[in-house]
Amino acid sequence: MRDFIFLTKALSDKNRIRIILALKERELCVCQITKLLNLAPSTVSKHLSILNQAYLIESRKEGRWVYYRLANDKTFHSVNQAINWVMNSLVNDSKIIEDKKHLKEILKIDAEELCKTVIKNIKKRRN
Amino acid sequence: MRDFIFLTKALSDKNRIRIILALKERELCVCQITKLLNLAPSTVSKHLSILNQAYLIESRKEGRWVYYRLANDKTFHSVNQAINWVMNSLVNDSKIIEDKKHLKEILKIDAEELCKTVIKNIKKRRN
DNA sequence: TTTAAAATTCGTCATATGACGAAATATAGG
DNA sequence: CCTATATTTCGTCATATGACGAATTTTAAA
Repeated sequence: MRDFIFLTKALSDKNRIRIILALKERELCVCQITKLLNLAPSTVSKHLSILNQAYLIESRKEGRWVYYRLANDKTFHSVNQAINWVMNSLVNDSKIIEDKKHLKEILKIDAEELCKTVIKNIKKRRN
Repeated sequence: MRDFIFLTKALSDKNRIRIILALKERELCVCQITKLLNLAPSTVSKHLSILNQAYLIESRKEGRWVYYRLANDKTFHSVNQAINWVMNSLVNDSKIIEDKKHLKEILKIDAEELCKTVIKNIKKRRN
């Protein structure tokens, strides 16, 4: 029960749902996700940590970058069912479609360049 | 997206999950659910309202009693998928099994009698 | 070994949530 | 019409959540 509630709580935030859908096709590094959501890096990191604790996503570290991906099929059935459910329910959602387009643009940018500017830009945006 | 978040938020509370599982076999009146959860009637009512808003449950009024049941198959696919997912994930949960036994006992009591005593007992319990 | 950058952790704040009891509402029955 | 009862609504409180910026950690590279 405890784990299941962790799972549903993880799914009960719009930005975390957006992250899950963004990871549908491929893994992403934190700064790419941060760029997509346009939130403070610390906020994104917290969201990723919550998704990770719920076993919905996994991470891999490569130098200074951390890449996140959806949990694979070997994890708990409940989790996979949840992911499929989220996908099914939201493939046609307008915000998700918008994110998908936005993500396509983000992926065109060299990751190194993106990471360097993303924090500064987010700070700028707030002034 | 908004509706989907309503749905996941509805599912992100232990007591609401217990209600859904309790309604698996048959409809129940509010006082039966209140007895099962051992919470204040106003709290239970609020939980039922949240589940109802998420389209997870439906109600029918019969005199002073209100009966709640799981949403039927004609409702949104997302909702049915969610209900199935919850069921699958928690059929073997110890709290849910306990509830099932407890519910069996509750259903033996005449509903009229139960309703009359449930509020008083809950108040007494708290002293 | 110092510096810069990516990510996380920590502390704080405003708002959301879940609990309650009291009050209101609706309805059966005297 | 009045009273009792089942449920809901409302107001309040303690705690959880999501946002941020600042500080910390980790690692690449100068």
